[in-house]
Amino acid sequence: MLTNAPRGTKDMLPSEAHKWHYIEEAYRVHCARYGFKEMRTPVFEHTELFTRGVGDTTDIVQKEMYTWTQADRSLTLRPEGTSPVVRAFVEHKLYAEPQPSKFYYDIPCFRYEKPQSGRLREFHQVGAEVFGTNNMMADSDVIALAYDFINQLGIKDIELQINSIGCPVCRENYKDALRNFLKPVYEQLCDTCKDRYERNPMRILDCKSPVDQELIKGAPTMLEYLCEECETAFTDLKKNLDAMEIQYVVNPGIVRGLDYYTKTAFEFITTSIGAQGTVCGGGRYDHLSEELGGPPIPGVGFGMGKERLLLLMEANGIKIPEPEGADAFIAVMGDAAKEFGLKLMGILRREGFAVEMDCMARNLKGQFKYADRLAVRNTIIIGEDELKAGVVAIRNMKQSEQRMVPFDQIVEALKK
RNA sequence: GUGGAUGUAGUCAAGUGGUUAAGACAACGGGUUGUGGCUCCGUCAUGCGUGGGUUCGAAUCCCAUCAUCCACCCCA
Repeated sequence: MLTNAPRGTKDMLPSEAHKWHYIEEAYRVHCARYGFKEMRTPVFEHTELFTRGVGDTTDIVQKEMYTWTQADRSLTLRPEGTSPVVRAFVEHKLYAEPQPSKFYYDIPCFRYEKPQSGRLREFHQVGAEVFGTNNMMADSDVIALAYDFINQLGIKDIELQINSIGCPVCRENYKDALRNFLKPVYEQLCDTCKDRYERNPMRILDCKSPVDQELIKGAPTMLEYLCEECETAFTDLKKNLDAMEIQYVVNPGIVRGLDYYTKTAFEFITTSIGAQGTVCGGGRYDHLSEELGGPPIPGVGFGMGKERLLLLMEANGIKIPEPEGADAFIAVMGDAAKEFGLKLMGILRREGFAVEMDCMARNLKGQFKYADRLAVRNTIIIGEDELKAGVVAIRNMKQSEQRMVPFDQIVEALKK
């Protein structure tokens, strides 16, 4: 037990670190290009932020939150990224800045779920949010950010699916219509769908049961029930995406699982990483701020799972560059040489070189073997003879070429 | 929460009741005291996830338990 990480968590080992650095750095640079600024919020928040924001009937709030009480305050490890950013935005009155506000983040999130491929209890996501405008320019901006990022990484087999889930008014009308449609066949629905019928009937639309898929045929879609405002918004969004040449398909089955979503809903979906194929999901949330007791501030954003992103890059055969070996390894023979080597290592490191020495008192052959394993570019050899002559031997490990270099020219020699 | 699969060294793995648990890779040491990647030699599980049980005898059979993986649900 003591030597096992808790279920659903993963250690990030040095052999994997460069992959994470790669996508994190790519995301930072990408967001800067689109005018998004980083926001960092605490790992935990007051529990109520999520019960109110995400919605207290959702699975996330009902059974997936890590919650504890300390000093009479109920606190929760954040299960998602949007509510905290909205909270911070309101708390620091950032609406006083030029609008809209555009944020990105790169965070761990926590949900108590049963782990499977692409789903962990501690998972990591990058995301982005735009606050302060109803205009579909914001929605298309956010979608473009995700779309271009995914493309830029070289990912191919993924599809952007969009939908509108309307505002609270037209959505309720639609849910009623959907229930009316399904009422005659209620008894034939699968057990989970019977459960969904009251709680979240829109979920029935993408049920995997073939029986249910038959029953659903001909059901009304959300898009037929949009009010004028939502209808116009969805049309605007599609126009913007078309203008930006972003490929998408409209899927009326896209339903977001968090209560705060309104109008725009979208997902980037793949079939090549197992059952958890939603790599990125997001949408608009026009009433979240008010729900949290803040001023009315519309917003739109997405979250993108880094673990899923890496799985997909792997599945697509995308090679992430391996880190390079050190510039130099200093191999020494004898105590005097070791002392000189230590001094030289300090000098070279201060010059900005990556330099290593053996820490296991290996003989020369062992030191070479080790240097080879580390894939260093050069090995600097120091022994009695070199010390006497005031030189070191520098061996280029890739080309197996070796030459003598005077002490005062070592730095120059390594720069080549 | 429900269902399915799997657990033998750092990794991949042979082994399905009978003497000291194959093999490969990795790691470490060495091939006569100053040169790596190739090659050769050596070392590396009183132990088969853990705890019980059956048996003269268990990695192999039974029970329990834990862990991992996959799927449902749900979501990133």
